This record gives sequence, C-alpha cells and structure tokens, in this order.
Amino acid sequence: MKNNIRIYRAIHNLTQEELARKISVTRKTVNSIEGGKYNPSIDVAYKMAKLFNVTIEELCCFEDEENTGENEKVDE
Amino acid sequence: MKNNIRIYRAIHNLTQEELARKISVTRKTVNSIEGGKYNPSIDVAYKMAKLFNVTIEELCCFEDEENTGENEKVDE
DNA sequence: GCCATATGTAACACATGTTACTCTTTTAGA
DNA sequence: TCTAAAAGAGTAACATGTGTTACATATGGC
Repeated sequence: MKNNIRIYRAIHNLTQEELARKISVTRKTVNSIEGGKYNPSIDVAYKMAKLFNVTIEELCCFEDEENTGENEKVDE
Repeated sequence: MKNNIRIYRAIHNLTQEELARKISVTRKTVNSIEGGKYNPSIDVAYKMAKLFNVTIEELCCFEDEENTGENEKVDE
C-alpha cells in the first residue's frame, strides 16, 4: 500500500522526526511506513490524516492493489 | 475506538459471516472488531468502508478518545 | 419445546505493526 | 572538504490484529 505521507510532510514542511513527535510515534515508524515497509495502524493513519487535514483515503493509496500484479512501475 | 460497523451492516442487511466473506476475513474478526475487542487493520477498515460506500472516518469513530475519560455513557 | 440461524467468546498460534538501539548513507551548507 | 541534519536501514523485543476451533447464548419459526 503506497501512501502520500512524504508529500504531505513536504507540504507541511516537517522532518520525519517532527512528524513522529506530533503523532507520538518513533521516527523509525514514520520512516518505515513512508518507505512502505509496513502499513500504518488505523490510529497512526488517522493521526497523520488529521494533522495534514486530509482523509485517510487521501493519505493512503489503497487502489485495490491486492489483485493487480504489474503496477507501480516507475521508469528506472 | 468505537465504530459503526454494526449499523452499516444492518443497513446493508448482512450477517457477520456474509460481511466477513465479502472482505475476506473470518467472522471472528468481524465480530471482534464490531465488539471493540481490537481495531481493524487499515485495509480491513478500507474494505469495509468501501463496501458500505463510506469513508473510514465515517465507519470508525476516532473522536480522539485518547484524552477523554468520561465518554460514551449510554443510559443503562 | 425443538431446531436453525446469528452472534458472543475463550485459548492458543501466527502475522503484522511499533519501539529501542545502533549504524550507515544522503543531502545541503559553510 | 568538512560538518551536521535528515533519512534509510538491521535486529531483537514487544504490542496488536487475525485465524482456528470449539462451544455458549440468543432469537425466531415450527
């Protein structure tokens, strides 16, 4: 599950550490979620969405990636 | 974290088992989440919200229950 | 009362999210 | 180039979500 955390974080001009503090998680959690290592729990997602003033759906790109097999190809 | 799963499930006239099948989890998971035993993962929440055609925020009542201490009192 | 259906629940195992600690790499600025 | 801030990442431990199985309870129709 991809997400737009990095983008909203940039918009709000926050470092991973600042964001982490604001939502009471560790920087590694922000880093890992941002990097797609795992999905956020629903309340971490909620806190981020609320902080950025967007919906969870806007923050996380679900896009039903369960069935597709050849997606998200970037040119490199 | 409270949620409105039971309500939307009633609106859509689904049993716990039917809902569970539709979102590919077990009835126990639906039952436990509905009963507040634990929070749904973000993709379970997403699947439910999508099925009911609502947002995750509409399905789950976050309401920042971390700080309040005397909420959700029903009359009984 | 009996039966079928829907729901609640318990114990354990397993999967996934989060932390603490530490280190490396990247990036930007003097 | 040197430096510091920011970000990426590995591991082990812990916390939380989910599955399995089985049984208990409630409810409504006969």
